[in-house]
Amino acid sequence: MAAAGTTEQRYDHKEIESKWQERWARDGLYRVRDDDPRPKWYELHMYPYPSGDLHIGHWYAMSGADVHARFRRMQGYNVLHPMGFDAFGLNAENAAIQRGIHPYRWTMDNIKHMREQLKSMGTIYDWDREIITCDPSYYRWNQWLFLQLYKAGLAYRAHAPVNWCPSCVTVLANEQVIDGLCERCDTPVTQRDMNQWFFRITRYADELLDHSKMDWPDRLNTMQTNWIGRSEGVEIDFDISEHGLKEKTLRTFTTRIDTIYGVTFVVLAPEHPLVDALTAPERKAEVDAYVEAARRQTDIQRLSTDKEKTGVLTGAFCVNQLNGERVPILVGDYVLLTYGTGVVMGVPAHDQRDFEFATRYGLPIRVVVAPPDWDGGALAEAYTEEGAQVNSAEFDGLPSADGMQRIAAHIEAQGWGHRTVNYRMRDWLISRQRYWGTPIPMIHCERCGTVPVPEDDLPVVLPEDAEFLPTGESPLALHQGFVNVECPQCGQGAKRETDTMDTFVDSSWYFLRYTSPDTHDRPFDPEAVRRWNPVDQYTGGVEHAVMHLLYARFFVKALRDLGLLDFDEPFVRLFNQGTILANHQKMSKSRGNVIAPDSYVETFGADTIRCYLMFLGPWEQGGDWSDSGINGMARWMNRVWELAQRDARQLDDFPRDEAAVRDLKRSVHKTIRRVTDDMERFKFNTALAALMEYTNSLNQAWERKGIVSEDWNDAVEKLLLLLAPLAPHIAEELWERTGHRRVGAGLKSSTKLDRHQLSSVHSQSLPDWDAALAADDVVTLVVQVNGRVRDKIEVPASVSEDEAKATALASQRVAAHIEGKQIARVIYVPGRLVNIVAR
RNA sequence: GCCGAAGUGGCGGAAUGGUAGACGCGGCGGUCUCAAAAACCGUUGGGAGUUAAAUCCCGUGUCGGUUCGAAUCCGACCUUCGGCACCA
Repeated sequence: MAAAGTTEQRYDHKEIESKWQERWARDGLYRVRDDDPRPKWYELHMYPYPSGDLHIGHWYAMSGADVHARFRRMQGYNVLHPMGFDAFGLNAENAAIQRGIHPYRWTMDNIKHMREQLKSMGTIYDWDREIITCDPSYYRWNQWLFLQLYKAGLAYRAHAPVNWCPSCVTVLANEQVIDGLCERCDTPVTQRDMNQWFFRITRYADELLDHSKMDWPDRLNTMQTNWIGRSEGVEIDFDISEHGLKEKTLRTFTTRIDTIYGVTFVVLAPEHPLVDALTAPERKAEVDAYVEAARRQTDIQRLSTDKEKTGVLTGAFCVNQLNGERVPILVGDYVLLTYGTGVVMGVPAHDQRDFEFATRYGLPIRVVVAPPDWDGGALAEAYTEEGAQVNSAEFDGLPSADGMQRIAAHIEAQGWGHRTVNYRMRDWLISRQRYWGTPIPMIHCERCGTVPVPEDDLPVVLPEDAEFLPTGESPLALHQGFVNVECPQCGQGAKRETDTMDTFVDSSWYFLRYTSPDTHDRPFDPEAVRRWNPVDQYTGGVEHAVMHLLYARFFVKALRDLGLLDFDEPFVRLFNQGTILANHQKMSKSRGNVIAPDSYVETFGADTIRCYLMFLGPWEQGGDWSDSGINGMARWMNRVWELAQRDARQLDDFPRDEAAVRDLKRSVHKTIRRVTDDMERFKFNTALAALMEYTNSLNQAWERKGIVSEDWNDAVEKLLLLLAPLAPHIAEELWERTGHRRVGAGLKSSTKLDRHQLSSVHSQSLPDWDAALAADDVVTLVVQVNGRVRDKIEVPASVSEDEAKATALASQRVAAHIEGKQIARVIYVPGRLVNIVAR
């Protein structure tokens, strides 16, 4: 007995769902064949991290993707909709430290469990193509691809200040730092100087800005564009030869070269390599203290925009070569080493930060671009708009936009600098000081330097007997058997690289591996990739906008340039589904607010949960989880179950009535059209609403009589076909129960499917609609007077404009509202309304 | 601060220039039942009006505008969410 208030199932969902899941697997219904003659459709959903349990958010995301993939399949495509696991990552390693379970076992146990859960959803994944990234057969190709990128100069090692998460005890890519906090654990990130491996994604910055070859949401394109942050400007040298250093100039970057005559100081980033050399002996103590303090700050402290701009004088000077003026050099922490050249020319009159800085330290403020109606006096704040050049020697009087060009040309002619482009995006830092990731296949030899592991020696396998201690040291670095190695070049003792790769490397090409997961001699079979890629439809959460989606695009472009691929973009279409929240918060294990689907599946079955989730609202919207409406979906499933199994022969006792048949057909064809359009656009909520309306109208048609069994059975068949992508089990069971055991309906005979496969509802084609049959022959015309509804009249759909207007004007209800008024105009919208404008 | 999206009944939402509230939940009334649950039928934005109806008015965050007609387009503002943010 169900609990009070819970809808009782009229059918045994457990029995039919397990029956069909087993039979589909046995018949290989969802096995994807490369030799299928139908046009291909690659529909991919972002693979999950194997955290251990599928929560309701996974169901929401995966159900929508599965519905759409099934829909395409029934539209006649050979659909590849694969699934796998993003199996490397910190959780597994933390479990090892905390509970002594080896990351491999922890991960594989989770995968085993999650795979079963995914199967219980009734998805069409072809498990023969599953990918598990922590398997050496997968990650060896991470290593191989790394070596190709290294050979091409796209992977390099550099000593650089990097983001460090003290809690995860590893470095992070810029993309993984959110508001100065670690993306994973919200710990404030600090800076460290370390030798690290990078991928040269910046080489592709301009191409990554081009979204014209894809059909992506504008929002996504904007996010990537903002992230890349292209800005055009000029690099200009300031003369520091008076200090007698090896470096004779100090290079700065500016987007406002028109303000060059307004430079009254120059500021170095605290980490700038010339800080020490330029600092005068008497200033050393103060500068050292300042630099030290800056380095100790976290990013959030340092990058806080409302913090006062601080700095110290170095005692050194440089010369602005345009006017020969000597200006002081300072160190200030508002200057970032990682952007531009790490040196800023201070133009306080025309940059608000410089203005605040100059005001605080009493540095001169000289206007060189005049604001409109400027009286020549001091400014209250920086003027950052365009204007006329003043105090700018021979450029005086020019509009600053022209000044910009002329001054840049002058500087280039003099050899003091050149026009250039800067990007906010940095190279992708892929080193991680952790165990559970792909070992970077490099060896450090004292004699030969950094030497790649020969391709024949791949994979570099993670040692199984590593020790997981809560010390923060990488288990690989402590593992002597792993570290000590012969140099492949000179044969002498050498040290293995102990950093592992960011897991985003794995996901940057997994969509290639799905096409040929068993290929052993290369990362993917070029033929298979050519057949399936690029991905036609990618779905997943928007949180990957500037990480995974940018990295994968970079990979494809780099592999293309290596001759491994012949297309430019990995994902042609992209759709971001929304997130299911729990009490307005993102669901996560650490918050402890994860909603498990298990008990709902137990009570209502997978079909009902899938449909309920899809019915909540538009798929892109997500929303707060509530189970308050789930009974309604269960109730509807029961109604479908009952309705599809009625014995239609009793209808034959009544005479066939053409009007009733026509109305039923109209309902059938309108529904096919609506559901098809909605599914196409991921509007599963309105597709379901259309199906619900359809079952309501089928009920009415049954009550009304006048249709015969043939009409009814045809209408029910259409219902099952349209329902199949959403509720695959019940649709299949009812398909069988309504006598559809025949072979081959709607499938081309050349496909190599056996009779079990062909008899499945999921092997049928979606029905087509007939516009003539879907058309109304009577329409309701709304009659308005001055825009307010006053009457509704039924007219034939073929009504002419004159007839419609005449009928509207003849309405009694209208008469009362136009009495004593002049009719100024009558507006007619065909098939919809007549609006009488009366004054 | 800049850029973008959103704001509609008690609730999830539908309608993207033409009947606001499709579809569903919940509520209310009824049928069945000893009773309940389930199921089924009816009803359900607010107000005025009437024995009952007809009918009328108000209503899509706020205020204005464009239009014969605005949830929808435009302007300003408020709120929420997302992105970027000392990027020179």
